[in-house]
Amino acid sequence: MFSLLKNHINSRVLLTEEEFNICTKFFISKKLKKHQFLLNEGDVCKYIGFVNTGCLREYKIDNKGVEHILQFAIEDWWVSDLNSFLTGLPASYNIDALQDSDVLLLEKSAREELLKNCPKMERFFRLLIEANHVASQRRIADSLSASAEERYLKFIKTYPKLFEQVPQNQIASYLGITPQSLSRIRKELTQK
Amino acid sequence: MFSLLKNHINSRVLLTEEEFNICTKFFISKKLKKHQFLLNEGDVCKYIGFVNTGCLREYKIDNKGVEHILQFAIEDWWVSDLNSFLTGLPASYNIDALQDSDVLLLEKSAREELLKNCPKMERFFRLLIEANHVASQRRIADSLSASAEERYLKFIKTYPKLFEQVPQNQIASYLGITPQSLSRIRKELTQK
DNA sequence: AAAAGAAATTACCATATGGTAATTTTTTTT
DNA sequence: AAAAAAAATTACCATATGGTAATTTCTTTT
Repeated sequence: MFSLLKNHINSRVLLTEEEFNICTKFFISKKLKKHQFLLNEGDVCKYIGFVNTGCLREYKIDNKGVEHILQFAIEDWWVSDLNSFLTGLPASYNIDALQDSDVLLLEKSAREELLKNCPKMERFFRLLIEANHVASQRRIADSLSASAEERYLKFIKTYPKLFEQVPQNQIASYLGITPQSLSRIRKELTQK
Repeated sequence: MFSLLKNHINSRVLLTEEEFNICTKFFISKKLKKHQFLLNEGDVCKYIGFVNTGCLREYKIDNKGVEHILQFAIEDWWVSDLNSFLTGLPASYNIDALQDSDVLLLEKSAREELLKNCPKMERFFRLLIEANHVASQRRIADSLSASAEERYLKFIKTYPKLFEQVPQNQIASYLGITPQSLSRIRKELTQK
Protein backbone atom coordinates (compact mmCIF):
# COMPACT_ATOMS: atom_id res chain seq x y z
CA MET A 1 0.00 0.00 0.00
CA PHE A 2 2.84 2.38 0.80
CA SER A 3 5.61 0.89 -1.29
CA LEU A 4 5.16 3.29 -4.22
CA LEU A 5 5.09 6.30 -1.90
CA LYS A 6 8.18 4.99 -0.14
CA ASN A 7 10.21 4.87 -3.32
CA HIS A 8 8.78 8.19 -4.40
CA ILE A 9 9.85 9.97 -1.23
CA ASN A 10 13.16 8.18 -0.87
CA SER A 11 14.24 9.18 -4.33
CA ARG A 12 13.99 12.81 -3.17
CA VAL A 13 14.70 12.83 0.58
CA LEU A 14 16.42 10.19 2.66
CA LEU A 15 14.19 8.91 5.45
CA THR A 16 14.93 6.10 7.86
CA GLU A 17 12.56 3.15 7.91
CA GLU A 18 11.14 4.50 11.13
CA GLU A 19 10.65 8.02 9.84
CA PHE A 20 8.83 6.73 6.82
CA ASN A 21 6.59 4.58 8.99
CA ILE A 22 5.67 7.63 11.04
CA CYS A 23 4.77 9.48 7.87
CA THR A 24 2.48 6.75 6.62
CA LYS A 25 0.31 7.13 9.71
CA PHE A 26 -0.97 10.47 8.44
CA PHE A 27 -2.32 9.25 5.14
CA ILE A 28 -5.82 7.97 4.47
CA SER A 29 -6.30 5.43 1.72
CA LYS A 30 -9.21 5.94 -0.62
CA LYS A 31 -10.57 4.12 -3.64
CA LEU A 32 -12.23 6.18 -6.34
CA LYS A 33 -14.52 4.84 -9.01
CA LYS A 34 -14.23 6.20 -12.51
CA HIS A 35 -15.95 9.62 -12.69
CA GLN A 36 -15.95 9.97 -8.92
CA PHE A 37 -14.99 13.41 -7.65
CA LEU A 38 -12.22 14.15 -5.21
CA LEU A 39 -12.92 17.89 -5.31
CA ASN A 40 -15.66 20.13 -6.65
CA GLU A 41 -15.00 23.69 -7.72
CA GLY A 42 -16.16 26.02 -4.97
CA ASP A 43 -15.47 23.56 -2.16
CA VAL A 44 -12.35 23.81 -0.06
CA CYS A 45 -9.68 21.33 -1.10
CA LYS A 46 -9.10 19.31 2.06
CA TYR A 47 -6.45 16.94 0.76
CA ILE A 48 -3.42 16.51 -1.32
CA GLY A 49 -3.51 13.11 -2.90
CA PHE A 50 -0.80 10.69 -3.97
CA VAL A 51 -1.93 8.36 -6.75
CA ASN A 52 -1.16 4.70 -6.19
CA THR A 53 -3.04 3.38 -9.21
CA GLY A 54 -5.33 4.82 -11.86
CA CYS A 55 -5.54 8.36 -13.12
CA LEU A 56 -7.15 11.61 -11.98
CA ARG A 57 -7.43 15.00 -13.62
CA GLU A 58 -7.69 18.57 -12.37
CA TYR A 59 -9.82 20.79 -14.60
CA LYS A 60 -12.14 23.73 -14.81
CA ILE A 61 -15.32 24.25 -16.80
CA ASP A 62 -15.54 27.51 -18.72
CA ASN A 63 -18.63 29.66 -19.20
CA LYS A 64 -19.49 27.72 -22.37
CA GLY A 65 -19.44 24.45 -20.47
CA VAL A 66 -16.16 23.27 -21.97
CA GLU A 67 -13.67 21.43 -19.75
CA HIS A 68 -10.03 22.52 -19.60
CA ILE A 69 -7.55 20.18 -17.99
CA LEU A 70 -4.77 21.69 -15.91
CA GLN A 71 -3.14 18.50 -14.85
CA PHE A 72 -3.31 14.75 -15.05
CA ALA A 73 -2.12 12.60 -12.20
CA ILE A 74 -1.27 8.97 -12.82
CA GLU A 75 0.45 6.67 -10.39
CA ASP A 76 3.42 8.16 -8.58
CA TRP A 77 2.02 11.71 -8.96
CA TRP A 78 0.33 14.13 -6.61
CA VAL A 79 -2.91 15.95 -7.18
CA SER A 80 -4.74 18.80 -5.45
CA ASP A 81 -5.89 22.36 -5.86
CA LEU A 82 -2.85 23.56 -4.00
CA ASN A 83 -4.05 27.10 -3.60
CA SER A 84 -7.29 26.05 -1.99
CA PHE A 85 -5.54 23.43 0.13
CA LEU A 86 -2.99 25.88 1.47
CA THR A 87 -5.16 28.95 1.91
CA GLY A 88 -8.51 27.38 2.72
CA LEU A 89 -10.14 29.41 -0.05
CA PRO A 90 -12.75 27.79 -2.33
CA ALA A 91 -11.21 25.69 -5.07
CA SER A 92 -11.04 27.01 -8.63
CA TYR A 93 -10.87 23.55 -10.12
CA ASN A 94 -12.51 20.14 -10.09
CA ILE A 95 -10.67 16.90 -9.54
CA ASP A 96 -12.14 13.57 -10.59
CA ALA A 97 -11.04 10.10 -11.58
CA LEU A 98 -10.60 9.15 -15.23
CA GLN A 99 -10.34 5.50 -14.18
CA ASP A 100 -10.88 3.52 -11.01
CA SER A 101 -8.05 4.74 -8.82
CA ASP A 102 -6.36 4.26 -5.47
CA VAL A 103 -5.10 7.37 -3.76
CA LEU A 104 -3.43 8.19 -0.48
CA LEU A 105 -4.86 11.37 0.97
CA LEU A 106 -3.13 13.77 3.30
CA GLU A 107 -5.33 16.25 5.12
CA LYS A 108 -4.12 19.71 5.92
CA SER A 109 -3.89 19.16 9.66
CA ALA A 110 -2.37 15.72 9.12
CA ARG A 111 0.25 17.26 6.91
CA GLU A 112 1.12 19.77 9.58
CA GLU A 113 1.48 16.99 12.13
CA LEU A 114 3.54 14.98 9.70
CA LEU A 115 5.88 17.91 9.23
CA LYS A 116 6.23 18.32 12.99
CA ASN A 117 7.00 14.64 13.41
CA CYS A 118 9.26 14.43 10.41
CA PRO A 119 10.82 17.79 9.53
CA LYS A 120 12.81 16.27 6.69
CA MET A 121 9.55 16.24 4.79
CA GLU A 122 9.61 20.06 4.65
CA ARG A 123 12.32 19.64 2.07
CA PHE A 124 10.31 17.05 0.23
CA PHE A 125 7.31 19.33 -0.15
CA ARG A 126 9.51 22.21 -1.19
CA LEU A 127 11.05 20.06 -3.92
CA LEU A 128 7.57 19.04 -4.98
CA ILE A 129 6.28 22.56 -5.45
CA GLU A 130 9.52 23.57 -7.17
CA ALA A 131 9.17 20.75 -9.67
CA ASN A 132 5.61 21.83 -10.21
CA HIS A 133 6.74 25.39 -10.82
CA VAL A 134 9.25 24.31 -13.43
CA ALA A 135 6.63 22.25 -15.26
CA SER A 136 4.20 25.17 -15.20
CA GLN A 137 6.79 27.54 -16.64
CA ARG A 138 7.52 25.13 -19.42
CA ARG A 139 3.87 24.68 -20.20
CA ILE A 140 3.33 28.44 -20.34
CA ALA A 141 6.33 28.86 -22.61
CA ASP A 142 4.95 26.16 -24.91
CA SER A 143 1.50 27.73 -24.98
CA LEU A 144 3.16 30.96 -26.13
CA SER A 145 5.44 29.55 -28.76
CA ALA A 146 4.34 26.14 -29.99
CA SER A 147 1.60 25.12 -32.42
CA ALA A 148 -1.00 22.55 -31.45
CA GLU A 149 0.90 19.90 -33.40
CA GLU A 150 4.16 20.75 -31.65
CA ARG A 151 2.49 20.72 -28.25
CA TYR A 152 1.01 17.31 -29.01
CA LEU A 153 4.37 15.86 -30.02
CA LYS A 154 6.00 17.33 -26.92
CA PHE A 155 3.25 15.88 -24.79
CA ILE A 156 3.87 12.39 -26.13
CA LYS A 157 7.57 12.76 -25.58
CA THR A 158 7.30 14.24 -22.09
CA TYR A 159 4.49 12.06 -20.78
CA PRO A 160 4.59 8.76 -22.70
CA LYS A 161 2.63 6.96 -19.98
CA LEU A 162 -0.11 9.55 -19.97
CA PHE A 163 -0.25 9.30 -23.73
CA GLU A 164 -0.96 5.59 -23.44
CA GLN A 165 -3.33 5.80 -20.54
CA VAL A 166 -5.47 8.87 -21.26
CA PRO A 167 -8.21 9.17 -23.93
CA GLN A 168 -7.49 11.50 -26.83
CA ASN A 169 -10.29 13.90 -26.04
CA GLN A 170 -8.74 14.44 -22.61
CA ILE A 171 -5.33 15.07 -24.14
CA ALA A 172 -6.93 17.55 -26.52
CA SER A 173 -8.44 19.38 -23.58
CA TYR A 174 -5.05 19.49 -21.87
CA LEU A 175 -3.47 20.87 -25.04
CA GLY A 176 -6.11 23.56 -25.43
CA ILE A 177 -7.65 22.27 -28.67
CA THR A 178 -10.83 20.45 -29.66
CA PRO A 179 -10.88 16.65 -30.03
CA GLN A 180 -11.67 17.17 -33.72
CA SER A 181 -8.56 19.27 -34.20
CA LEU A 182 -6.42 16.70 -32.45
CA SER A 183 -7.88 14.00 -34.67
CA ARG A 184 -7.01 16.07 -37.75
CA ILE A 185 -3.49 16.68 -36.47
CA ARG A 186 -2.99 12.97 -35.88
CA LYS A 187 -4.13 12.24 -39.39
CA GLU A 188 -1.70 14.77 -40.84
CA LEU A 189 1.12 13.29 -38.78
CA THR A 190 0.54 9.78 -40.13
CA GLN A 191 0.58 11.18 -43.66
CA LYS A 192 4.02 12.69 -43.16
CA MET B 1 16.68 51.63 -0.21
CA PHE B 2 15.01 48.88 1.81
CA SER B 3 11.71 50.55 2.64
CA LEU B 4 9.78 48.91 -0.20
CA LEU B 5 11.18 45.49 0.67
CA LYS B 6 10.31 46.08 4.31
CA ASN B 7 6.65 46.71 3.59
CA HIS B 8 6.64 43.86 1.12
CA ILE B 9 7.91 41.34 3.65
CA ASN B 10 5.95 42.70 6.59
CA SER B 11 2.69 42.37 4.75
CA ARG B 12 3.34 38.63 4.58
CA VAL B 13 5.44 37.73 7.63
CA LEU B 14 5.91 39.68 10.84
CA LEU B 15 9.55 40.50 11.46
CA THR B 16 10.96 42.64 14.26
CA GLU B 17 12.94 45.73 13.29
CA GLU B 18 16.07 43.84 14.20
CA GLU B 19 15.21 40.74 12.21
CA PHE B 20 14.53 42.82 9.15
CA ASN B 21 17.82 44.64 9.55
CA ILE B 22 19.62 41.31 9.66
CA CYS B 23 17.90 40.29 6.45
CA THR B 24 18.92 43.43 4.60
CA LYS B 25 22.58 42.56 5.11
CA PHE B 26 22.31 39.73 2.64
CA PHE B 27 21.08 41.75 -0.30
CA ILE B 28 23.21 43.45 -2.92
CA SER B 29 21.88 46.58 -4.58
CA LYS B 30 22.28 46.84 -8.33
CA LYS B 31 21.32 49.40 -10.94
CA LEU B 32 20.43 48.14 -14.39
CA LYS B 33 20.32 50.24 -17.52
CA LYS B 34 17.54 49.65 -19.99
CA HIS B 35 18.33 46.54 -22.07
CA GLN B 36 20.93 45.37 -19.57
CA PHE B 37 20.83 41.66 -18.79
CA LEU B 38 20.49 40.15 -15.36
CA LEU B 39 20.57 36.61 -16.73
CA ASN B 40 21.39 34.96 -20.03
CA GLU B 41 19.84 31.68 -21.08
CA GLY B 42 22.37 28.92 -20.52
CA ASP B 43 24.07 30.63 -17.59
CA VAL B 44 23.30 29.64 -14.03
CA CYS B 45 20.90 32.04 -12.35
CA LYS B 46 22.85 33.27 -9.34
CA TYR B 47 20.27 35.62 -7.86
CA ILE B 48 16.70 36.20 -7.08
CA GLY B 49 15.97 39.88 -7.51
CA PHE B 50 13.52 42.20 -5.80
CA VAL B 51 12.61 45.16 -7.98
CA ASN B 52 12.77 48.55 -6.25
CA THR B 53 12.14 50.66 -9.33
CA GLY B 54 11.81 50.04 -13.05
CA CYS B 55 10.74 46.90 -14.84
CA LEU B 56 12.38 43.65 -15.91
CA ARG B 57 11.15 40.74 -17.96
CA GLU B 58 11.87 37.01 -18.06
CA TYR B 59 11.64 35.55 -21.55
CA LYS B 60 12.86 32.93 -23.95
CA ILE B 61 13.70 33.16 -27.62
CA ASP B 62 12.23 30.43 -29.81
CA ASN B 63 13.89 28.73 -32.78
CA LYS B 64 12.49 31.39 -35.12
CA GLY B 65 14.07 34.15 -33.07
CA VAL B 66 10.80 35.33 -31.55
CA GLU B 67 10.74 36.42 -27.90
CA HIS B 68 8.16 34.99 -25.50
CA ILE B 69 7.71 36.68 -22.15
CA LEU B 70 7.04 34.49 -19.15
CA GLN B 71 6.93 37.21 -16.57
CA PHE B 72 7.23 40.91 -16.01
CA ALA B 73 8.57 42.26 -12.74
CA ILE B 74 7.84 45.85 -11.80
CA GLU B 75 8.53 47.41 -8.43
CA ASP B 76 7.54 45.29 -5.47
CA TRP B 77 7.95 42.07 -7.47
CA TRP B 78 10.57 39.35 -7.57
CA VAL B 79 12.31 37.99 -10.61
CA SER B 80 14.56 35.01 -11.33
CA ASP B 81 14.78 31.75 -13.18
CA LEU B 82 13.81 29.90 -10.06
CA ASN B 83 14.61 26.47 -11.39
CA SER B 84 18.14 27.45 -12.31
CA PHE B 85 18.59 29.36 -9.07
CA LEU B 86 17.50 26.46 -6.90
CA THR B 87 19.06 23.57 -8.79
CA GLY B 88 22.16 25.22 -10.23
CA LEU B 89 21.21 24.00 -13.70
CA PRO B 90 21.62 26.31 -16.74
CA ALA B 91 18.82 28.82 -17.07
CA SER B 92 16.10 28.29 -19.68
CA TYR B 93 15.26 31.97 -19.82
CA ASN B 94 16.76 35.43 -20.21
CA ILE B 95 16.13 38.29 -17.84
CA ASP B 96 16.73 41.88 -18.86
CA ALA B 97 15.58 45.39 -18.01
CA LEU B 98 12.80 47.06 -19.99
CA GLN B 99 13.68 50.35 -18.28
CA ASP B 100 16.45 51.64 -16.07
CA SER B 101 15.86 49.70 -12.88
CA ASP B 102 17.01 49.28 -9.28
CA VAL B 103 17.04 45.77 -7.93
CA LEU B 104 18.06 44.11 -4.70
CA LEU B 105 19.79 40.84 -5.38
CA LEU B 106 19.96 37.84 -3.11
CA GLU B 107 22.57 35.21 -3.95
CA LYS B 108 21.94 31.56 -3.32
CA SER B 109 24.43 31.27 -0.48
CA ALA B 110 23.28 34.61 0.96
CA ARG B 111 19.74 33.35 0.95
CA GLU B 112 20.74 30.24 2.83
CA GLU B 113 22.55 32.37 5.43
CA LEU B 114 19.55 34.66 5.65
CA LEU B 115 17.29 31.70 6.30
CA LYS B 116 19.61 30.44 9.03
CA ASN B 117 19.69 33.87 10.66
CA CYS B 118 16.01 34.52 10.24
CA PRO B 119 14.00 31.31 9.98
CA LYS B 120 10.72 33.24 9.74
CA MET B 121 11.73 33.96 6.19
CA GLU B 122 11.26 30.29 5.32
CA ARG B 123 7.56 31.00 5.52
CA PHE B 124 7.95 34.11 3.42
CA PHE B 125 9.60 32.24 0.58
CA ARG B 126 7.07 29.48 0.77
CA LEU B 127 4.27 32.01 0.44
CA LEU B 128 6.10 33.56 -2.48
CA ILE B 129 6.37 30.36 -4.47
CA GLU B 130 2.80 29.46 -3.62
CA ALA B 131 1.54 32.79 -4.96
CA ASN B 132 3.60 32.16 -8.03
CA HIS B 133 2.07 28.74 -8.45
CA VAL B 134 -1.45 30.15 -8.25
CA ALA B 135 -0.66 32.78 -10.87
CA SER B 136 0.84 30.15 -13.16
CA GLN B 137 -2.22 27.92 -12.85
CA ARG B 138 -4.47 30.81 -13.71
CA ARG B 139 -2.38 31.74 -16.70
CA ILE B 140 -2.41 28.17 -18.00
CA ALA B 141 -6.18 28.00 -17.56
CA ASP B 142 -6.54 31.25 -19.48
CA SER B 143 -4.29 30.05 -22.27
CA LEU B 144 -6.55 27.02 -22.63
CA SER B 145 -9.89 28.75 -22.51
CA ALA B 146 -9.63 32.44 -23.36
CA SER B 147 -9.31 34.22 -26.71
CA ALA B 148 -6.54 36.74 -27.29
CA GLU B 149 -9.01 39.56 -26.71
CA GLU B 150 -10.19 38.05 -23.44
CA ARG B 151 -6.63 37.49 -22.27
CA TYR B 152 -5.79 41.09 -23.09
CA LEU B 153 -8.75 42.41 -21.09
CA LYS B 154 -7.88 40.16 -18.16
CA PHE B 155 -4.30 41.35 -18.31
CA ILE B 156 -5.38 44.98 -18.04
CA LYS B 157 -7.66 44.16 -15.14
CA THR B 158 -5.17 41.97 -13.30
CA TYR B 159 -2.06 44.07 -13.88
CA PRO B 160 -3.17 47.70 -14.38
CA LYS B 161 0.28 49.01 -13.49
CA LEU B 162 2.02 46.75 -15.98
CA PHE B 163 -0.48 47.83 -18.59
CA GLU B 164 0.55 51.45 -18.06
CA GLN B 165 4.24 50.81 -17.79
CA VAL B 166 4.98 48.20 -20.45
CA PRO B 167 5.03 48.76 -24.24
CA GLN B 168 2.30 47.06 -26.23
CA ASN B 169 4.61 44.81 -28.17
CA GLN B 170 5.87 43.38 -24.89
CA ILE B 171 2.32 42.80 -23.67
CA ALA B 172 1.56 41.06 -26.97
CA SER B 173 4.53 38.78 -26.41
CA TYR B 174 3.30 37.98 -22.91
CA LEU B 175 -0.16 37.17 -24.27
CA GLY B 176 1.21 34.91 -26.98
CA ILE B 177 0.15 37.01 -29.97
CA THR B 178 1.89 39.29 -32.48
CA PRO B 179 2.02 43.06 -31.92
CA GLN B 180 -0.05 43.44 -35.09
CA SER B 181 -2.77 41.21 -33.73
CA LEU B 182 -2.85 43.14 -30.48
CA SER B 183 -3.13 46.38 -32.40
CA ARG B 184 -6.07 44.96 -34.35
CA ILE B 185 -7.74 43.76 -31.16
CA ARG B 186 -7.35 47.20 -29.59
CA LYS B 187 -8.95 48.80 -32.63
CA GLU B 188 -11.88 46.40 -32.47
CA LEU B 189 -12.33 47.14 -28.78
CA THR B 190 -12.54 50.89 -29.33
CA GLN B 191 -15.16 50.30 -32.00
CA LYS B 192 -17.38 48.37 -29.59
C1' DA C 1 16.79 70.35 -33.21
C1' DA C 2 17.72 66.74 -36.39
C1' DA C 3 18.39 62.11 -37.35
C1' DA C 4 17.89 57.47 -36.33
C1' DG C 5 15.60 53.85 -34.27
C1' DA C 6 11.75 51.60 -32.21
C1' DA C 7 6.88 50.97 -31.63
C1' DA C 8 2.28 51.09 -33.28
C1' DT C 9 -0.97 50.97 -36.91
C1' DT C 10 -3.12 49.44 -41.11
C1' DA C 11 -4.08 46.37 -44.91
C1' DC C 12 -4.18 42.20 -47.50
C1' DC C 13 -3.84 37.51 -47.89
C1' DA C 14 -2.51 32.83 -45.68
C1' DT C 15 -3.09 29.34 -42.30
C1' DA C 16 -4.33 27.02 -38.07
C1' DT C 17 -7.92 25.94 -35.34
C1' DG C 18 -12.95 26.05 -34.13
C1' DG C 19 -18.03 24.93 -34.81
C1' DT C 20 -21.34 21.97 -36.43
C1' DA C 21 -22.92 17.76 -37.89
C1' DA C 22 -22.85 13.17 -39.57
C1' DT C 23 -20.53 8.54 -39.40
C1' DT C 24 -17.73 4.98 -37.60
C1' DT C 25 -15.33 2.74 -33.99
C1' DT C 26 -14.59 1.59 -29.28
C1' DT C 27 -16.04 1.04 -24.60
C1' DT C 28 -19.35 0.39 -21.07
C1' DT C 29 -23.59 -1.18 -19.29
C1' DT C 30 -27.37 -4.16 -19.17
C1' DA D 1 -24.55 -10.87 -26.61
C1' DA D 2 -27.17 -6.80 -27.32
C1' DA D 3 -27.94 -2.18 -26.47
C1' DA D 4 -26.43 2.13 -25.12
C1' DA D 5 -23.04 5.45 -24.44
C1' DA D 6 -18.77 7.52 -25.32
C1' DA D 7 -14.85 8.45 -28.20
C1' DA D 8 -12.76 9.14 -32.55
C1' DT D 9 -12.97 10.37 -37.26
C1' DT D 10 -14.23 12.96 -41.29
C1' DA D 11 -15.91 16.88 -43.87
C1' DC D 12 -17.26 21.50 -44.76
C1' DC D 13 -17.32 26.11 -43.78
C1' DA D 14 -16.31 30.04 -40.34
C1' DT D 15 -13.19 32.73 -37.69
C1' DA D 16 -9.16 34.15 -35.14
C1' DT D 17 -4.64 34.95 -35.52
C1' DG D 18 -0.22 35.04 -38.24
C1' DG D 19 3.02 36.78 -41.99
C1' DT D 20 4.52 40.32 -44.76
C1' DA D 21 4.99 44.88 -45.91
C1' DA D 22 4.18 49.72 -45.99
C1' DT D 23 3.10 53.95 -43.26
C1' DT D 24 2.73 56.71 -39.28
C1' DT D 25 3.71 57.93 -34.68
C1' DC D 26 6.56 58.01 -30.77
C1' DT D 27 11.13 57.69 -28.40
C1' DT D 28 15.99 57.84 -28.06
C1' DT D 29 20.38 59.33 -29.51
C1' DT D 30 23.45 62.51 -31.44
